[in-house]
Amino acid sequence: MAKFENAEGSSSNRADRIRRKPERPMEILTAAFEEFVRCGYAATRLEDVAIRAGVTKGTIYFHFENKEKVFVQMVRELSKPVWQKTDEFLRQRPDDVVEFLSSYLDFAHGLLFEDRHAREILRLLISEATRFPELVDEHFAQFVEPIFEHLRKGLGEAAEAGKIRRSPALDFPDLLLSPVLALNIAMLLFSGRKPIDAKRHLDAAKDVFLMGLLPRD
Amino acid sequence: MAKFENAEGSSSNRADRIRRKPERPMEILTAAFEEFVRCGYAATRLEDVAIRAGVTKGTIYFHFENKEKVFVQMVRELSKPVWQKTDEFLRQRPDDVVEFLSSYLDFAHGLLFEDRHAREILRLLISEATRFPELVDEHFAQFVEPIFEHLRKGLGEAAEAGKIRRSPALDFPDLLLSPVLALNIAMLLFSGRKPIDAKRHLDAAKDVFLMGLLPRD
Amino acid sequence: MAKFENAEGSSSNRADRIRRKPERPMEILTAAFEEFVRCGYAATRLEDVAIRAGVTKGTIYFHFENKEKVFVQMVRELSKPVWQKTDEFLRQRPDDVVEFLSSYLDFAHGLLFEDRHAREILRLLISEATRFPELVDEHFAQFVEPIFEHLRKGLGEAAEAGKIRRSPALDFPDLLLSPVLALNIAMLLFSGRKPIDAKRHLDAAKDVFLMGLLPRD
Amino acid sequence: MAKFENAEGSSSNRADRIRRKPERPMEILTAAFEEFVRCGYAATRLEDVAIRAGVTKGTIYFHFENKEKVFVQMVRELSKPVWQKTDEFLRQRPDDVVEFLSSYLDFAHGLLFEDRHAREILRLLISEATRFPELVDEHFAQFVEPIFEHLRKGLGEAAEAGKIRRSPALDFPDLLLSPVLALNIAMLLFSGRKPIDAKRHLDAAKDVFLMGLLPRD
DNA sequence: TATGAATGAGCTTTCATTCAT
DNA sequence: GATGAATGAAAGCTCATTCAT
Repeated sequence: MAKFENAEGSSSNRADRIRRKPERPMEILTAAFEEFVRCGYAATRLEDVAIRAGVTKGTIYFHFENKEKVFVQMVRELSKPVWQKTDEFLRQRPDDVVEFLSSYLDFAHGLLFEDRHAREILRLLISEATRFPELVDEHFAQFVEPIFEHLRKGLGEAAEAGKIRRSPALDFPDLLLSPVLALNIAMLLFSGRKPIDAKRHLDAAKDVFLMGLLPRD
Repeated sequence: MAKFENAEGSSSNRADRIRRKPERPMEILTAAFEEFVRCGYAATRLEDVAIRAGVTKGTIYFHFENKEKVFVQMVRELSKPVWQKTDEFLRQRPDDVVEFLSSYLDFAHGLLFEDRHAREILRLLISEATRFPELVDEHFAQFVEPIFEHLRKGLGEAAEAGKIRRSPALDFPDLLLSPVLALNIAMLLFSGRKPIDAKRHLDAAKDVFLMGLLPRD
Repeated sequence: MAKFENAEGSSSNRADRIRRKPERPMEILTAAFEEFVRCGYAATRLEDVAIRAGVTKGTIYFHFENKEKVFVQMVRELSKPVWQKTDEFLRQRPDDVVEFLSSYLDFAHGLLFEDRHAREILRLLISEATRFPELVDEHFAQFVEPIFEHLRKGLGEAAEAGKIRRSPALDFPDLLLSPVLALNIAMLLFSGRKPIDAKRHLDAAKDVFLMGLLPRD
Repeated sequence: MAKFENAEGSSSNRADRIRRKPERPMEILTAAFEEFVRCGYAATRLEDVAIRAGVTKGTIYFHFENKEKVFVQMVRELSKPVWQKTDEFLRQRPDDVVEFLSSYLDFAHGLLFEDRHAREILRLLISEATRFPELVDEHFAQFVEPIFEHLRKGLGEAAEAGKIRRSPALDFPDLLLSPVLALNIAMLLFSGRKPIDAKRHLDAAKDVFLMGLLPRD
C-alpha cells in the first residue's frame, strides 16, 4: 500500500523496528490515549492500541505489565505537559487579586478547552474513578491542590488588605473553578452537538464572581 | 424437592414466577442500575444483573432486546422520580428571586446528594456520553432544560424589576448550577475518600452568587 | 461430510445440542482424559478437548470453572470404576494368605495393565504431583491406603498363625506392590517400544515373594 | 554507572561476559534443570531459565537450537555424574552374590535418594516419555541396561554354583530394582508430605529378596 | 558473544446472545 | 414467561523464537 512513498513516511515490516526503540513506550501511550478516549477503559482493546501505535500486541506487553498499567502510565505521561503549564501560570501570576482571579479563570479555561489531553483525561478520571482511585488522588495532589493552595493564600491576603470581601467562598477555591468544570462537563456530555459559547459563559462567570467578591462600597 | 410444600410458604416454582410477572422488568432495571454503577457499562456482565435480580440471563433477554436497551431503559425508568421532584420544585418555587436562587441551589444540591440514583446516573451519563448521545440529549431536554427555562425567565423578570443586576450571567443559568455540579463531580471522584463539607460549600456558593447578582448600591 | 449418514450417527449443528444435556460433563471429562494423556496437563489445549467432546470451548467453561478443575474432576470421575473394582476385590479376597498374596499381585496387575484409565491416571498423577498435591493425597487415601490396611492386617494374622515368616516386609505392604508398579512405570516409559512379558515378570515376582515370606521350615 | 570502577571488583560489562564464555552452556543447563523440575517441560518458560542463569533469553538461543534441545542436553549433561557412579559401582562390586545383591540395592537407593539430579531426571523422563522417547531409550541403554546385564550374569553364575535358587526372577533383574523404584515414585508423589522410612523399607526389601532367592534347605 | 526489543501464533478465559424446552 | 445449556467471537495475556545491534 504505502510501499512507494518516500522512505520517511513508510514503516515497512522490520526495517525500522529497532531504530525507534526509545520512543516506543511513548508512542504506545499516545495511541492508548486515543483509544481510551474513543471507547473508555473497559471497551478499549489493546490490539487496537497496538495497531494504532504500529506495533503488535506483544510489544505492548513487553513495555507494560498489563492494561491497567498502560492506562495509569498514559495518564501520568500525558499529564506532564499540563503540569508544566500549571507551574508556569503559578510563577507568573499577577499580583493584583482581581486580575489574578480573572487570569485564573482564563487559565483554567484555556487548559481544559484548548488542551485536548487535559480535557479528556479529566473525563477518563471521572469515568474510571472507581477503578483507579489512587490515580485520581495522585492526579489531584499534583495538579489541583497546589493551585488551590495558592488561591487560598492569595485570596486570604487580599481580604486582609481589604481588597475583597471576607466571603466564606475564600475557603473554597474550587468554587471559583466550578464554572470552568461545568463548562467542561457540558463539552464532554454534548461533544459538539450543542454549541457552547465558552467565551461569553466565562465572561459571565467572571462578572458574577468579581462582583460577588469585591467589597460593597 | 420443595415442590410438594404448601403453596403459601414456598416461593419456589411455577406460581410465584408467574405472579411476579409485572414487576420483573423493574426488578431487572434496579439490579442493572447497581451493577452499572459498580462496574460501568462495558464491564458490567448481564449475568451479574440477572443474579442480583434473582432471574436468569435468559429472562433479561425476554424483557429487553439487548444490553444497550437495558441501560437506556434503566436510565429512563430510574430518572422518573427525579423528574417528579423537579416538577414539584418548579410548581412551588418562591416568588422572591433571592429566595428562589437560594432554594434552587438547595434543591439541586438535595437532588444530587441525597438521591443516589440521580447522582450516579449523572456519572453514568458522563462516562457513557459517547456511546449514548441520544440518551444524554433526551435526559437534558427532559430534566435540565425546563428548569433552565424557568430560571432564565425568573431572573430576567427580576432584572427587569431592578431586583438584581443586569449581569451577563442571567443568560447562563447553568452557571448557577455549576457549584453543585462541581461538588457532585468531587463526590464521584473521591467517593468518600476526601471529606467534603457540602453545607459550607453550598453556603459559600450562595454568598458569592447572591452578592454578585444583587444590585450594587 | 457426515450429512448423509443415518440420523443416529450424525450430530448436526443444533439438533441434538440440548438433547444430550445430562451427559455433557462426563463426555467432556472423557475427552479431557484422552487429551491429557496425549499431551500432559500443560500442553493440552482445552480447545482440543472441546473438539473431541463435540462441543465448543465455551461449553467446557459452562460446566467447569477452569482447566485445573477439569483435570481434577476428570481424575475423580474416571477413578470411580477403579474404586469399584478395588472394593470388590477386597470383599472377595481369599482367606489363605498365600493365595491372597498371589491374587493381590494378579489383581494389581490386572488393574494397571488392563484398565487404561487406571494406568494413565497413575502416570498423570506422577507427572503433575507438584501441581496437584491434594489430588495425589486424596487419590492415595481413597485407592491405596484401604488396600494396604487390609494387607497389613492379613499378613500380620498370617504371621501370628505361623503361616509366614515374621519379616520386616510385613510392615511395608507397598513392597509387595512394587513389582507391579515397576512394570507399570516401564510401560509408561517405553509404551510399546520394548516388549514386556508381564506374565512371566509377574510369576517371577510371585515366586520370589512367596519364597521369601514362607517360613523356612 | 559502574563502568569506571576498577576492573577487578566490577563484574559488569564486557570483560566478564567474554571471560565466562566456556561455562555458559553448563550454567544454562543447570538453571534449566531447576526450572524443568519446578514446572515440568511444557510449563517452563525459557525466560525463567535465562533469569536463573543470569543471562538473557537470546543467549540461550545462541547456545541451543530450541527448548527441546535444552531439555535433551540438560538430561544428558546432568546424567554424566550418575553414569560415573554407576561405572564405579560396577567395577568394585563384591564377588559374593548375596553381598552383591545387598550392595546393589544400597547403591540404587543411594543413587536415587541422595542424588537429587538422578531422582528428578527420572521423574522428568516418566513425565515426558511421550515427548522424548529416544531420550528415554538412550538413557535406558546407557544407565540401566549395562547394570542389568551384569546382574543377569552374576545371578546366573550364582545359580549355577548352587548359591541361590533357580528362580524365574533371575531373568528379571529389574524386579530387584523395583522396591527402590517404588520408593522413588513415592517420594515424587508425596515429596516430603508423607514421611518415608527409606532405610527400614530397604531392609525389608533385602530380607524378602534374599530369603526368596537363597536355596531352601 | 550476548543482548533485548519485537513478533505472532496461540492459550485460557469471558460474555452477549440464542433457542429448544 | 422463564430457563439454562450452548455458542462463538473476541479479549487479555503468554512465550518460543528471531534478529539488528
